This record gives sequence, structure tokens and C-alpha cells, in this order.
Amino acid sequence: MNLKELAELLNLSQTTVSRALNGYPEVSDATRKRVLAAAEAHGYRPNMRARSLATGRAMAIGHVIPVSSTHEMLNPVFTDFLAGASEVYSRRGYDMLISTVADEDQEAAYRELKTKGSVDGLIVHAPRLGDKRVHLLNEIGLPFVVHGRASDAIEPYCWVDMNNTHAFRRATDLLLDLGHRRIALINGMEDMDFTIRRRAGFEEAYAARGLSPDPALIFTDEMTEGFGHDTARTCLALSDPPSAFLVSSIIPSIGVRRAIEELGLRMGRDISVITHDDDLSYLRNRADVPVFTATRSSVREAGRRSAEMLLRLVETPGSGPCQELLEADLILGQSTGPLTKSD
Amino acid sequence: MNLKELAELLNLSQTTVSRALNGYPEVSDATRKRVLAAAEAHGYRPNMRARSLATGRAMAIGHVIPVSSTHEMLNPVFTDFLAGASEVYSRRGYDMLISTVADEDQEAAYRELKTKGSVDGLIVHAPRLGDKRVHLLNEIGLPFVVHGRASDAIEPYCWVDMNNTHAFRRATDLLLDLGHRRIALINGMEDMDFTIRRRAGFEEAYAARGLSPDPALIFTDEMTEGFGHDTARTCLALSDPPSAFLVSSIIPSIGVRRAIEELGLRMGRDISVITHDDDLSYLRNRADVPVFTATRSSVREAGRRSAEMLLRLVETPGSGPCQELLEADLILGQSTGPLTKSD
DNA sequence: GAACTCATCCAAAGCGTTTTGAATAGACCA
DNA sequence: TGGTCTATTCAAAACGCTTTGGATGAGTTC
Repeated sequence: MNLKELAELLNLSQTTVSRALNGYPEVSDATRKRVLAAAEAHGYRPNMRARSLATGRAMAIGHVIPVSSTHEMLNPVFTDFLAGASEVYSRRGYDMLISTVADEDQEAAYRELKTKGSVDGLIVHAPRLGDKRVHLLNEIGLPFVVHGRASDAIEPYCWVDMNNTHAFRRATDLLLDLGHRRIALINGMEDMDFTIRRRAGFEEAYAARGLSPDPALIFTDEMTEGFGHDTARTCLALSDPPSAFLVSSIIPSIGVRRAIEELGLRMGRDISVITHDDDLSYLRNRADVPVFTATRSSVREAGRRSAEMLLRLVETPGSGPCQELLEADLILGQSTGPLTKSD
Repeated sequence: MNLKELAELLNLSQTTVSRALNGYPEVSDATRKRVLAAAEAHGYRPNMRARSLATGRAMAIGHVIPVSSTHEMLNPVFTDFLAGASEVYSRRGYDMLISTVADEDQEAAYRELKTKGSVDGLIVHAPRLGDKRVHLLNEIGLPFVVHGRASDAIEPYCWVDMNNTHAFRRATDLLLDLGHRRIALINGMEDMDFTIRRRAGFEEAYAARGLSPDPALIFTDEMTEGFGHDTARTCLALSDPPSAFLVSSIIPSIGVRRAIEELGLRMGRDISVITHDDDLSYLRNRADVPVFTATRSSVREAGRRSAEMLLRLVETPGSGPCQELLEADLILGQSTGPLTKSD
């Protein structure tokens, strides 16, 4: 059932039917009711492709996921972000289009998204140092919101980010307050913007006390459980092991915990751990006293906020570049305790 | 730059330019070269919406994710499935469209996907007992592949599934061989098809030895870390606790391990655990001797297979209903050992 | 040289919407 | 009565592509 058929059925023009359905005022109440009833009865749904072609709006938002051999963006954290964003999209009638793109053909992919016209805007994921996407997208003229920040971008742009620096500053402060001095930082991929900010917060806390962290205890890689485990094992085998770990995600933290327990140690007593906690729905760190002391900030909420900001941008173009900085809570759990002198 | 402009620029008709670009034979080599060069030079990309409208092909595959208040499909397992599928899509020029839909308006959503014409086919996720989607989609006439099986569907349909029953039969056999008799089954949501099959395999193994499992030791819920943990705690506090756990996913297994270790027990020595392992990229259970003894079957691979099957279906309609049953490997890890009599 | 092929190209008709620019008819006013 | 509004409706153009059904002219065949 398409518009033409529906119109013929009603003995009306396509124009009138279209206007009736889309809530335009120049249609009498009587015919509008008649049209709506008929549309409902015959299960008429406008064809999106035709509508898009006519209006120039795709009613879809793109999420481009860079994939490289070394790096896999489709992780559980990303999933929760998507879940949040998709709540907003579906409420507002938008679809979510995901395309994974090899790192090297990023530029072509973005240009294509624009000219192909399959999306009205997009979310930029995982900004890195020297990220060219902000510039590129501004040039292309496709509305976008960055999840995170592209620190070295010159031009203004929209973003939603967590206050990584502050969160990690506070977490480090807590560990230092507890007497820890040798703290290992298990961080994300080296050139990711959030990795850099978290490290900055970590170093800032040391610096504020006239101290400085041991660079040999700073590790960066993709945040898998295995990375957390292996790094912790390595650290704990050192002649001068760290007494605490600060970890960038709950996933490697699970690995850290595993390593600690393998060695017969107890988290919170023998070794302190603070993790960043994205509040993932399948890996919750919630209890009366949570397992991990954590800087918590829901990535799902970040997804919601990003999506809302983007839709605002898409629907009212020219609404200036806006930013949103989310603060993380510092949640006390069972995984931290005072430094126990072993000498 | 659209087709018309490009055609004018070349002093050719739109027809010829279109044919040249799409590789039709009735174009001379000379003009084809000229057209391709000009298209390249001016960065021409056909507008997908217009092309879709003309061809009737959307070049997109839909993934509908049912969401309910009680149940959250967007989990790490699902993410890995998507990662696999999206590899295939992007290689073949398809987009991936994700829409989350409230459980209650499933039917409307599927019908709409068809009439809106935004996808060429779709993947059905998380089939349940009494799932009406197979029937519905057959009626609607949208190509689809089910990830899993809709056991009570009468009509034929395409699916890609793991041999859940066999895998859990084998895992249970192993535990029984090791002397375990009281085995707790920590399973997925009750009405999920895979949950039912896994339970069937579990019971089958008992039955084959003239035994039967304790129904009080069978648990079903959403497979979060917390569920695994809490269930294991409950079990281990019983006066007659299980000596082994069979767990439906690595995520609750991490919780089970946590519970075991909280009690000062050791996995593999005091308590045996076998988990199903979807081989998630961020939660790998791989090492010389993996942490968990597991039935392993890559869900990412399942994603790839499903996507390939669906595209085949979309591109050559009428290619009969096909099925693919993947077998899981039974991988021996550190988490299993013989029953140690405590009396 | 007429008839027929074949290779190459084109104009125009779709695809299913929205939107523009008019047309129609009744109400209202002088 | 004639003229102006206003409310309602419509036919047709537009969106940017693919595809149908010719048209054209050169080459082949008898």
C-alpha cells in the first residue's frame, strides 16, 4: 500500500493525503480523520527511501567504528554507549547505522556517508591524538558529536566527555592518601585521547605532592581482561612491586583481580585497586560495598547525552557548538586499603 | 555533484553515465574510461536514497534488538556477533541498521521495516519459546536468518546456531566422569531457546547414566557477572552444596569465580567450573591452559556465518532455507578436577 | 543496394514521497 | 449583485537514480 493507492482509495489527491498524515494545517478535520483511519486500517507506512529522497533527511544517525588489525573498537564499553544512544534514537524516530571502517579509508568513508546521504549526522568515536576527523567533518559539512575530545583540533566542535583528568586525579589522590607511592597505571591504547587525559590526572596528583610516578609502572594497551591480568602478573613479579593499581576499565580490572588472587593475595588488603567503572550493564560494580573502589561514570548516559546533542544539532542547524563534561563519582569499595608496610 | 551534472559535464546522457559506472556492457570502452575518470576526479558518489528508490534495494541489513524492562539484549556477546556480521557487510557493501524495539511493539516494528524499505533483510536475535517472529517474517516476506533456533516454528526458515544440546551434554559428561554428582546449572533467561537446549543437554547426560540432576540447582536469569556471583554464593552456602558449576557464559562465570575465591576456595581443586565460552574478544579464555574448562564456540564466527547466509538469501531469492549448526569445542582448562570427597 | 546485425547511445518513464503553485467553492462584506 | 477572503483541495514538479524501449549509424550479408 503506497500513497498513490491510498489516495485513490480515498478519492483524494496524494497531496492531501500526505498533508493529512504529516499534520499540516490546510486539511479539514473531517478528511484528516478519514485519512488517518484509512491509513491505520490498511497499515500504510510511508516508504522511507522515497521520503528521504524528497525531504533530504535520512532519519538515521551513523556510528563509524574504526577497525584496525591492532585495535578493536567494538567492545563492551562501546556497546553500552550504543545502548544509551539507541534509546534516544528510537524515541525520536531515528535509525542507527553502524559501519565499521578500516583505519586507512576513514576519510573516504566519511565523505561517502555524506554524499550517499544515508545519515543525517554522526557520532565520532574514540578520538585520538592528531585526529583529523574533526577537521574533515567540518569541511564535509555533516553534523557530528565527538564522544570524548579531539584535543588538538583547532576549530570548535561538539563533544560529550567525561572529566577523565579530574577523575584520575582524585583516584590517585585517594591512593596517595592511603600511603601508596608505587602505583601502577593500567591504561588504554596509547594515542587515545582519554588515555592521555587519565595519565595527566595521575601525574598531576603526584606532582601536587612533589612526587612523581615511576614511568616503568605505566602500561597502555587495548583494555582486555588478558591485558589487565598479564600486566598485573608482571608487576607483582617485580623486585619492587607496586602496592596499588589504577586501572582504566572494569574489564582489565577483572584480570588484575584474577592475577592478585592467583598469587594468594587479597585485593584491598595486600594490594589496592581503583578502577574506572563505566557502569556496564553486564559487569556491574554495585553492591552495598562494591567490589572495586572506582571512578564511576555511566557510558550509557554518555551515549544518551551524545545522541540528544546530535539530534539537536541535526534538527536545528546552526545551534552553536556545545559541550558537555560529565563528572565521575568516586565510589569507595572493597579494593582499597592503607599501605601495609611489609618491612 | 549528481548524475545529471556529471552527464552534462561529459556531454552524455544520464543513462550512459549510469551504465558506465555500474559496469553494464553496452558502453564503449572509450566512454567508460572517460566517465570513470570524470567521476573519480569530481568525487561523484551516487546518492543511496535515490538509488535505493530506483532499485528497490536498500543495501542495508537490519538487526532488531528486543528490549524489555527485564531484559537487555545489548550485551557483550551480542556485540561480538555484530562485529562478525559487520565484517561481512562492509566487505559486501552493505550497511548495518540497528533498531532497539520494545518487546510489545515487535510486530509493528517488523512490518514497518518492510514497508519503510530501509533494509533488505534482517537477523533475528534471541529466539524464545513461542517466538512468533518466524511466522510473522515469513508472512511479511522479508528475508531473514535466525541466530539460534525457534524450536516451535512449524514453517521452514534459515538459521545459524551452535549445537547447544551436544555441547552441554559433553560438558556435563565430563563433570560426571570426574565424579561430580551435584552440579549447579547457571543458565540464561528461562524462555530463551538456547537456555532450553542447554538444559536438555545437561539432563540428557544425567539420564544416560540413570541419574537425574537436582532441579533446585538449576538457575536461570540474565547472564550478568552479578547473577553468576550471587547464585554461586547461594549455592555454596547450602547445607549440601554442589561440587561443580556449569555456566552458560563467561560473564557469569567470572562472577562464579569471584564467589568461589571470596570463600577462600580454589576453582579446579575445591569446586569445578565449566563455562560456555563465546570467545569474546575482550574476555578471552585463552592461555596454554585456559582459566576455564569450556565449551567454546566463537559467536563472532556465528555472526559472520549468519551475515553470509542472509546476503546469499537476499541476493538470490528463493535459495531454499538453509541451516548451519556449529559444533563447540570442549576445551580443558584449570577449572575442573575430580570430585574430592570431603567426608 | 536493400536488408539485417550489432554496438552504442539516448529520451523518457518509473521508484514513492514532499512541496510548489493554482484552482475551486463557499463565506463574508459592501 | 459582485468582489474579496479563506479554507480546502489538487495537478504537477521535484528529489537522483535505474531501466525500458527505442534511435542512430556503421558494418555485414546476400
